[in-house]
Amino acid sequence: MTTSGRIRAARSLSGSSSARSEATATSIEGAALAARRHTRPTIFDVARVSGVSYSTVSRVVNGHAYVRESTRQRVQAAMAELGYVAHVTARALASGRTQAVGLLAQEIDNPFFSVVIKGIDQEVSVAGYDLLLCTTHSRREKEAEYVARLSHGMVDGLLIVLPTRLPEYVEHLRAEQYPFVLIDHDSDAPGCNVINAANRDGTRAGIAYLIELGHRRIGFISGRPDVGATHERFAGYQAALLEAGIPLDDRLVVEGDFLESRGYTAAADLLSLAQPPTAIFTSSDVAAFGVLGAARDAGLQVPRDLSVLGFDDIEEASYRGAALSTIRQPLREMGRVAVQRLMSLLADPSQPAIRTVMETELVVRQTTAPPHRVSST
Amino acid sequence: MTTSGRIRAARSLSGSSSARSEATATSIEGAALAARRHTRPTIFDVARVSGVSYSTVSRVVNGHAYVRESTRQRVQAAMAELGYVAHVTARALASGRTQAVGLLAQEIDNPFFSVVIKGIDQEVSVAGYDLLLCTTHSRREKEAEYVARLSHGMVDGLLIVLPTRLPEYVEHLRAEQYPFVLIDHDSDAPGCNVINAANRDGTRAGIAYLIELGHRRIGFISGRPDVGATHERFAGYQAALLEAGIPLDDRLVVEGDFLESRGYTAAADLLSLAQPPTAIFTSSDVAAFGVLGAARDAGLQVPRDLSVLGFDDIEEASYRGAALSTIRQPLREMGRVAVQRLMSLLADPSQPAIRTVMETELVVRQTTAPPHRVSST
DNA sequence: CCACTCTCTGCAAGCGCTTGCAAGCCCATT
DNA sequence: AATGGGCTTGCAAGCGCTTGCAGAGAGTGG
Repeated sequence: MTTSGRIRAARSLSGSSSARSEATATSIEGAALAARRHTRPTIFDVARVSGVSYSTVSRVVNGHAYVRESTRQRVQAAMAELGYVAHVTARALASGRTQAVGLLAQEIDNPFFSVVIKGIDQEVSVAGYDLLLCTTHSRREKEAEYVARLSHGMVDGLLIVLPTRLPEYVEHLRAEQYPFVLIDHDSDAPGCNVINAANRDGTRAGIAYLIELGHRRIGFISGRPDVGATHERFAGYQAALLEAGIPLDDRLVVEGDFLESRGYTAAADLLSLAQPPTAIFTSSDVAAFGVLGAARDAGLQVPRDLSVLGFDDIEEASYRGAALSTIRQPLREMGRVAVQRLMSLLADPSQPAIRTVMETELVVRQTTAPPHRVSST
Repeated sequence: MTTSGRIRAARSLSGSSSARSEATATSIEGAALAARRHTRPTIFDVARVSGVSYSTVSRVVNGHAYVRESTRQRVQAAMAELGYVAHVTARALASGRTQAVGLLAQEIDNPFFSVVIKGIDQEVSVAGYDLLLCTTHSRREKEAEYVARLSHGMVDGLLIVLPTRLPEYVEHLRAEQYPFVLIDHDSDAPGCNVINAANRDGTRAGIAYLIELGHRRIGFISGRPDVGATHERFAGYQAALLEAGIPLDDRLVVEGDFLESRGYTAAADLLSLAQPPTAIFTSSDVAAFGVLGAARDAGLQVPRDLSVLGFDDIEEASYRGAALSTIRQPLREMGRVAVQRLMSLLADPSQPAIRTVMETELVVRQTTAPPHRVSST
C-alpha cells in the first residue's frame, strides 16, 4: 500500500527540477483531472490496491507467464474491485498493435455486401479482433485520407472493397508491407492479396446451362462498368456463347448497375426488341427482381415465356416472389476467408501475395426452363 | 537541421543515468524499430526537416493561432515532403479526445437500420468525427464489454440502439456523465438522451385512417416484443380502436418479429380466421411484404380484398411489388438528430437529458382502400 | 529610449500502457 | 554449503502526441 504512493510519486517527479516546478506540476495535475471527464482506474490504481508494481499488473492483464498464481489472483481481485478496464488507445500506442482491423467500403446497405460483412464480422470476432467500419459513400477523395489515418495507428490491417482501378494508396500500402486484403476485386492487382468469386467461370456455367436448356437468344444485363466482376462476367458470357457456336448479338447486351430499377428498364428494353431474348442473365439478384417485374408488366410468364438467371444468391432470392435461379457466390465465406488471409498477413506481412478465387455454384430454382417457342436464330 | 538531433537526443536521454544505460537505450531503439513494421514520419521528423520544434509542428497540425505564416508554410511543406500523417492513437492518448463516436447495434443488415446508419454516417462526417461501428449480433454478454472498451478511450461518445430493458452499463455511463444517445428506444430511460419516432401516435393515426376507410376488423401483427416501439405501436392500435368504439378482438392480434417470413405466416393465420380481417397493420414494411405474399397466395387482391399498412417507409416500400401504404418514420433524420444531440453532449456532458420524438407521417399508396365487402362486426 | 504588450516558439511533462533488462528469490544439484 | 538456474517482480524508457508555461522577439505608447 505504501509502495504504491512511492511508485506514483516517482513517476510524477521523474525529471522534475525545482520546488517551484513541483508546485506547478501539482496544479497541472489538478487541471488535467478536471479536464478529463471520466477518470477511471489505471494500472497504477490497480497496482496500488493489490500492492504490486504496475508492470506486474500489465502482465496479469496480458496473461503473461511468470506471474505467481497468488499474485495474479490478488491483482485480479483488485481489478474487479476497481472495475478496471484496459485503455485501448494507450495500449495500442505502447504496443504498436490495436487488435482491430478496418473495413473500407463504399456502401454497406446492399444485400450483397451486408452478407460479406456478416462473414467478416464473425471471423474478426473469432480472431479476437475488433472491426472498424468505414464507408466512403463514393467520395473517392476521402478514401485515401481514411486509409492513411486507419493504417496509421488505428488498425493493424485493412480489408478493402474496391472497384476496378487500383487507387494510388494501394501502392503505398504495398510498399510499406502494410497488411491488407482486397475483397471482390476481380481485376489485376499485382502484389496484392485478393479474394474474389469465380465470376467468369460461374457466369460461363450459368449461360451454358441456359444454352443447354435450348436458349439461343440470351440477354445480358451487366453490372456497374467500374467493377471488375462486371467485365469478368461478360467474358464468361462471351465464352459460353463461343463454345456453343452462338454469335454474339450486341443488341442483347445492356449495361446495368446491379440495381433493381435499372434491371427493370434494361429488361423492358430487351423485351421490346424485334427478336426479344428467351432468357435474360443479370449480374445481380437484385437486378433480376427488376427483370421479373418487367416481364410481369410485359405480360410474360416466367419461366414459360422468359427464363431469368441472377447472380449472387442473396437471401431474398429464395423467397421473394418467384424463387430465383441464380449463380451463387459464397458471400459469407468470402468475408471469412478475407479475414483469415488478413490474420495470416498480420502474423507475417512479408509473405507473397495470393489471389483466392471462390467457386460459384449454379442454383436452379423456378425462373429458368426450356424456351416455350423455339426462337429463330 | 542540427537542432533536431539535439531535440531527439534530449528526448531519448531524459532521465538517463549512466553510459551503460545509454548504450542499452540505443540497442532498445534498434529493436523497437525492427519490431515496428511501418516506420512512418512523426512530428519530430517534420520538425527536423522544417527546422522548428515539435510543438510548433503540433500547432500547425492542429491549426492553432500564433504560428507565423512563414513558419506554417515551411512546416506544411515539410509535412507534404515526408508524407506525414498524424498518428490518431497517439493524439487521442495525449489529448483525451479521439474525434470518433461509436455506434453500437445488434445488426446492421436490415433496411430499417441501414437508413438510420446513413443519417448517422452523414452527420458524423459533417461534424468532423469518425464512426466506429460495433455489431453485437445479439450476444448481450459482449455488449457490456464493448461499451466498456469503447467508452474507455476508443471514442468520445456513444450511439446505442437498444431493445426495451436498459442494461446495467447504461447506468454506469450515466453515472460517469459519459456522452451517449439511445436511438429508437421508446421505453422508459430516466436521465438518458433518447431519440425515437412517435410510434404510438403514428400507429394511432394509421389505424384511424383504416377505420375511416370503413374497416372494422383490422389485424395487428406486432414487432419483436423486446423492443419498446412494439408496445407503443400496440398502444396506438388500442387507442384508435377505443376512440372509434371498436372492441379489441384478441384473435386479430398476432406477435411478429419485423421480418418478412413471420409476416407471411402471421398473415396466413389471420386470413384463415372464421372472420378474417379486411385490413392488416404490420409493425414493419418488411413484414408487410410477407403479408402481401400471404394475400397473394390466399388468392386475395390487394387492396380490394385486403388492405395492408406497413410501418417505416423503407425505400423498397415505394417500388417493390405493390406500392405499399405505410407509416413513415424519418429514419435518416433520426440518425442525424441523434448525432447532433451527441455532439451537443460532447460540448457539455452535464446538460439535462432530452427525449426527442420524431413525428411520423401516413403515406398512402396502393395497398389500402375501403373494404370490398362490408364485414360483419 | 524604456517599459509594456502581443505574437511566436521551445521545453518539459504527461496521456496509460508495454516491455527489455536486471535484480531478487527459491530450490535442486554437486 | 556453494553454485546454478529457473521463476517473479520492479524499474525505466518509450510509443507519438498535446499543452501549460516561460522566454524571446517585435511593435507601440509614453
